[in-house]
Order: sequence, then structure tokens, then C-alpha cells
Amino acid sequence: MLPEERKLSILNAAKEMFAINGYHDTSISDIIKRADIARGTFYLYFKDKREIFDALFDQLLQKINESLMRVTIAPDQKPPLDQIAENLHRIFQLAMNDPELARILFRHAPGLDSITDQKIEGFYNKIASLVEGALALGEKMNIVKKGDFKLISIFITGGVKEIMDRITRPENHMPQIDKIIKELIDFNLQGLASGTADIVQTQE
Amino acid sequence: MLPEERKLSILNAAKEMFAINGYHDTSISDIIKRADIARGTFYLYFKDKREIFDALFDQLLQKINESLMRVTIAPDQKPPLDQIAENLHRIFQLAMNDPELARILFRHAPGLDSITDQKIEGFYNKIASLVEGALALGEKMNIVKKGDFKLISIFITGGVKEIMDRITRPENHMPQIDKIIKELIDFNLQGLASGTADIVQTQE
DNA sequence: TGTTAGACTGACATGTCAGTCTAATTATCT
DNA sequence: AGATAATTAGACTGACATGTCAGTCTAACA
Repeated sequence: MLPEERKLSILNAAKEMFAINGYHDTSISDIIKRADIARGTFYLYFKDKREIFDALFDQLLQKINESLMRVTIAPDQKPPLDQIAENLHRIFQLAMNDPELARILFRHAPGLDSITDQKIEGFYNKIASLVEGALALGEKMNIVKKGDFKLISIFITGGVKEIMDRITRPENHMPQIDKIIKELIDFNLQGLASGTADIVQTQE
Repeated sequence: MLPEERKLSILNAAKEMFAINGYHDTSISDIIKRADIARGTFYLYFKDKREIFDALFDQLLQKINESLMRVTIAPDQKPPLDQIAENLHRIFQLAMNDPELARILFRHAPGLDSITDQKIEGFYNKIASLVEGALALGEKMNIVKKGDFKLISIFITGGVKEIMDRITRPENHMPQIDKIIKELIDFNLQGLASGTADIVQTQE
């Protein structure tokens, strides 16, 4: 087996084990058993257990980063709403294509140590600020009404995380991605209030 | 020191250590050092490390459970929107009163093992279904318009989680609780769309 | 002064697991 | 074929955390 193939196969074995059992409950023995290699072989390719975890995790963060585009209004761009829908589509699709990595991100990476936590925090902050930027842009274009965009972008980020978490579980009972995106955009734009009633005073 | 005091002091030491370093990176030695007791004393009060963690965690889940009321329209009840605001107020306040427990819930409990994960999942499912129930009620009352309530309730649950996570961090830069609740309710009801423009076709 | 209850102590036995080491095996080249 | 290099197997080591237990200490009471 070529070195490159071997490395990938070890990474893959580790990914599967980490996704199921997490970092601490996955031993080197578990990984090499699944990869069907000897102990020493593992250490030819990775310095230690932490290095292989970081390799997997960083790879995921980078993929998500690459799939998120800032929303702009350049002349060669699609409408902002389409750009948003495409962003959502890309990250949902990415997560569903590699549910094990998603499991690691959502279940097993948080709280691992302060370095990993910082990576995660910086990452979500980036997403939230991207959303915030889109809202600010929308306001400037008179599409979006005023509000605490910082707060709302955090709320939206949390909502999107939760949806991603759900659609990447083994027992995924969620609707199709496009259906989800349509529903989310509608909800975020129009809210829940029925147009026909004055909500706040309905109880009088 | 009375046994009851001692037990509380150990629980408190453990809570602080777990909140900072998580379950795996907190050793019994760390806990007893902070509680200023000998090793054996710890085992007089708790069977093992896991038992003290579960004690803390279950206590938090129960507190949150108790603070969440189902939204109804009994004659002696306040309007639904007020009930929702009060629910939000109670859980936000609860979390801020004990930020260490919140840290454990958000950072360190997920992914610990399948039993803890199931507790967490069941717990969030309960919240989501509570939200879903409120939406369904709203629809029946003609306050809320039709939609995929299951999906939306998951999204909202994620958003609320994210806000709770943020306001319970040591470096909390979020607005006041009442301000947050007002903003969230407005956003969820009315959405982002400015009333003055037709959003979807703005880019033509 | 002696006795008892029971909270508390801390040295130690036990187990686990990441990472190392060496010998054996396989592949590559001359 | 023989030499050399690359790769592999898996036994082994050492560090560290958990949980135990025989014994101490204190305060109250007889």
C-alpha cells in the first residue's frame, strides 16, 4: 500500500472511531485495529493521538470555511437571498457527505481542551459575523428592517448549528435539504406572526 | 464540618473544576485539592468520579425542567406571549445564576458517553416539543401562520441554546436579559423582512 | 480517665493506555 | 541471489489516575 493511501486509511479509521466514541474513549489500539495495522505503523504516520485528531478536525473547519462565501452585491453576483441559500446548501451538503466529521465537531470536539475550544469559538464567531454582515447589507438595501443584528446573528447561527446537528445524525428524520432551506429562509424573513391578527393584543 | 456541609463543599469544588477543565481533565486529586480534603474523604461521600458528575448534571437538568412551563390558554393564565417571555426569562436567569453548571452543560457534558448524550438529547427534544406545542397553539388561535413547526422549533431551540451559551461565558458581552428576550420575540414573530420592500424580487 | 462514634487521612495496590523498541518481514535495487 | 532499505508486528515500559483500607483524630459522654 502506498504511503499516501495508508495515511488516508488510518485517518479514516480514526475518524470512524472518534465519531462513535469520542476522543478519550478511543484508544490507539482501537484505531490500529480498525485500520488493520500494527502499533508502530501508526507512529510512522502520526506523532501522537492528538495530531491525528487535530488533522481531522482542522480539515473539517477548513472545508466549512471554504464553503462559506461572504454575501455581496457585486454586479456579477446573484441576488443576496440566493447567495444565502447557496451558503446554506453547501454547508448542509458538506455535513451530510461526511456525517462522522460532523459528529466530531458537534459532540466530541467541544470541551476537549482550551485550544480546541478556541478554534471552535473563533469559527462560530466567523459564521455569526458573516450572518451579521449579510443583515447589515440587507438593511442598507432596505430589505431588512432594523434590529440588534449581533444578537440575531448569534441566534441564527445557533439555529443553523442545531439543524446541522440533526441532519447528520445516524437516525436523521429531517426533511430534504432544499425543503429545510426554503422553510428557514421564509421563517427568518417573515417570522411566525400570521398577517391577519394583531398578535400582541390578541389576549385582551 | 457537618456531613451535609462537607458534601456541598465537595460538590462545589467539583463543579468549579469540571466547568474549567471538563470531565476528563479533572482528576479526583484536583477536586480534593480544591475542597481541601483527603482522598479517602471524597469516597465517603461519592462512589466515584462519575457519580459526582452525574449529581451535578442531573441537578441542572432538573432545575431547567422545573423552570419551563407548557404554554396554555387556561382562563387563569397570562397571554401566551407573556408565558413564552417568562419561560425565556426563567431559563436565562437560571443559567446566569450558575454559569459553571451552564459551562458543564454546553461544553463538557456533550459527547461524554452515550448515557449522558441520551439525557441531553431527550432534554432538548422536550424543549423543542414544548416550542412546537406553543406554535401549534398559536396556529389554532390564528396568531401564528402555517409552517413546518417541527423544523422551526428545532431551529429556535438551537438559537436559544446559543444565546444561553453566550450569556453564561466568563466574558459575557451580551445585552441585558430583558432586552434579549424582547429582541428575540420580535424577531421570531415579525422576521427580518422590511415591510416596505418586496424582498424576493429586489434584485431584478 | 476510659470508651465510643464516626469523620477523616494518605500510603498504596491496581489498572489503563500512550508511546517506544526491537526483531521479523517485505520490498527494492544491484 | 544478495544486500540494503522500508515497513510492520506486538511485547514492553512508565506515567498517571482511580479507588481501597488500616489507622488517626476529635469530641462527646460515661
